[in-house]
Amino acid sequence: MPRRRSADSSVPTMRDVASLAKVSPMTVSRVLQDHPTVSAENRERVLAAVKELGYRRNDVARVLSQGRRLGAVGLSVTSLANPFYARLALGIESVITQHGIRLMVTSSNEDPESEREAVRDFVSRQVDAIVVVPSGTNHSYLAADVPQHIPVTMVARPPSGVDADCVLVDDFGGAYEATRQMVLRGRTRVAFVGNPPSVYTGSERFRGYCAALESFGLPVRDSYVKRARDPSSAEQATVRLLALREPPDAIFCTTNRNTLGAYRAVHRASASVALAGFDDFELSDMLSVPTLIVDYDADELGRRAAQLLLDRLRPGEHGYQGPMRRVVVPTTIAEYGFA
Amino acid sequence: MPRRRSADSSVPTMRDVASLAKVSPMTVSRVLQDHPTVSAENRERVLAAVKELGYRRNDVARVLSQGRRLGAVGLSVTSLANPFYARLALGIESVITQHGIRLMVTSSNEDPESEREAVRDFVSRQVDAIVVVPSGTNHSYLAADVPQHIPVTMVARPPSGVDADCVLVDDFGGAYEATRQMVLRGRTRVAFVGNPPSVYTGSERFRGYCAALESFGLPVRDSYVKRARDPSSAEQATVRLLALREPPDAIFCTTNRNTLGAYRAVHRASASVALAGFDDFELSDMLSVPTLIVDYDADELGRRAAQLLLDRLRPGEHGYQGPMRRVVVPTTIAEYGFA
DNA sequence: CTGTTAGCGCTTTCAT
DNA sequence: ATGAAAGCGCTAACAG
Repeated sequence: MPRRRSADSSVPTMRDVASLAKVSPMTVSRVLQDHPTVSAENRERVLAAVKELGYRRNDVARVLSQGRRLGAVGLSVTSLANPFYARLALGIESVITQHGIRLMVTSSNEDPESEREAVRDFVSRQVDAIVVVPSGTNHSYLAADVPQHIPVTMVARPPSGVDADCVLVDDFGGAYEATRQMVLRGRTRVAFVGNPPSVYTGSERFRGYCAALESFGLPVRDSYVKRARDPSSAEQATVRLLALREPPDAIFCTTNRNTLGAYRAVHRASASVALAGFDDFELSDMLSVPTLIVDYDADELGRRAAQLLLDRLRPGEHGYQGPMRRVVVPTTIAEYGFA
Repeated sequence: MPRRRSADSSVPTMRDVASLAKVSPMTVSRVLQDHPTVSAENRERVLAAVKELGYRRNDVARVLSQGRRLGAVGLSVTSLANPFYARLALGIESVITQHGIRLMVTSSNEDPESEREAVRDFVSRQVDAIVVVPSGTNHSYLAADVPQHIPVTMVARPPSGVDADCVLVDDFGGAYEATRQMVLRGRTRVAFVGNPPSVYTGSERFRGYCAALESFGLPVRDSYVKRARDPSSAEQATVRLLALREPPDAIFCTTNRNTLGAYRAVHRASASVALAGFDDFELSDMLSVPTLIVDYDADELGRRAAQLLLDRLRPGEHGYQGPMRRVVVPTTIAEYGFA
């Protein structure tokens, strides 16, 4: 037996509009698509019927019928609680919205398995494109789970084990310059409080730190290199640094959370240490010690990622089909309280 | 002429899987749905074919066929750049993800028209439910644009001109308590730096401020009441407050941006003024003046909003059908540097 | 300019 | 346990 054909209390369909307007569903479809080949009279009647019924076209049926995709980009970040990723989402959204595309977001909580699940779900849902801030270190699952025609862009960390567009921060350059500026200001004992070296950004920033010291012929002292995962461990690491026989006269922190933790320790000890940090934060300009902040535009990361995707999504054969591209977003430096 | 039936280079469909496995599409469908009534042998052949083709079920077709909704919640916030709303999104997402529902986010940029457009789009896209942090002051458009069966929840600001579930912060109570604590600490000249009174949160917080003063028999002095839209205007307002013949000995700010601006002015003037502020921020515990912070759990707002929606979405007649509900999330108070 | 037909990819219903 | 038929709501293709 056929399934119910006449929707009673349900949402009106094109068919309902058509019969109320006494035209065929095709005419309704044409009106709603702004087809020029509809008589003014029919157009009016259709629009009147639409209004009377409060009809809204069903995009799901439309997408299926046209064989198009959903008109959505799937985004997986490690956590939306991180303002950086929130701004990334904003940047993407601001660009794609202008093209009638929506953003679906999910937080992986640094769990590669849940990231993979989300990506698979995005694929099933027929998203047009996918943006990932990868949590794990191997991303080859993307090649297996995402069909060729769905462009993928990685953000903040480069693809590994798979070829994909990506948008990165100039982690190396920012760290290099921050460290360099410290030395130029006479701070020759620059310590390092970083995030785990297994994370790309962490290792790049460490590399920049080392390279800058090297460029001045300064050593990278093991005792000056610490790792931290959160403000309080950064604080503890800093306490230990300050307790060294020869304590540092500057500390470079690779994340704002580390910088905040380090500041607490430095402030409490009234130590005469300068601070350099990656990522800005509130009141960074009002600390009680000389401070240098490396920052970058997280919105811009999102905008660039969106642009890479849109380039590939242009309809027909007009989309960009070339090799994968890599965009590097520059950093800026601000300093406060230096003599 | 029929549209292309045999997908060549395109994505495989159930039909392709079926013919490779030498079964009917229905059997494939059943296997993918974990129907028990499939022979072990057929199941295996189907799964093998699925794997071989890299087949992924098309959720768009599935949704249309089942007459279900998309499995997505649409969220409109004023801006994702505001960490508060980012956490709201996170809270919603954390709950709905467990039910296989995704989050679609968009920023209205405080423009009621773009908010309305987004809501309409969500409706067309067949989202299951909608969450709105409303930008305008009249939300009656929701009644017109959103069909009855799509639940809507408003967050942070109550519905006006339409009946809907909502989740609010205890703005009044938080402001009342903050102001009260100031007076209890001997600060009797408490000034107010608020956001525009047309915004619900602003007016509630002002009401709380006034009520607290009243409870002590203290007057609300016009010269002590200022409005600001951003840190710098808050800073200026504070400068003017400090220049009064009888300057305040405490300032209650209704947003963290205002608190930050006020702090800059107070710090620079080395004024002996205590600060009270709504919304926490980094380093709020390390300011150079006594500080009291009213805070609340933005994630919790999201979780509660999601719960309200899910209650109504339970399948069949099992969903909550009662009157609209209003949830108020409590505030907490922290203080630093008071004698 | 308008309507008819067929089909998007999947699932429900019924029959085998 | 499996399949055939029909339909979800919409639109491309064709015919008039």
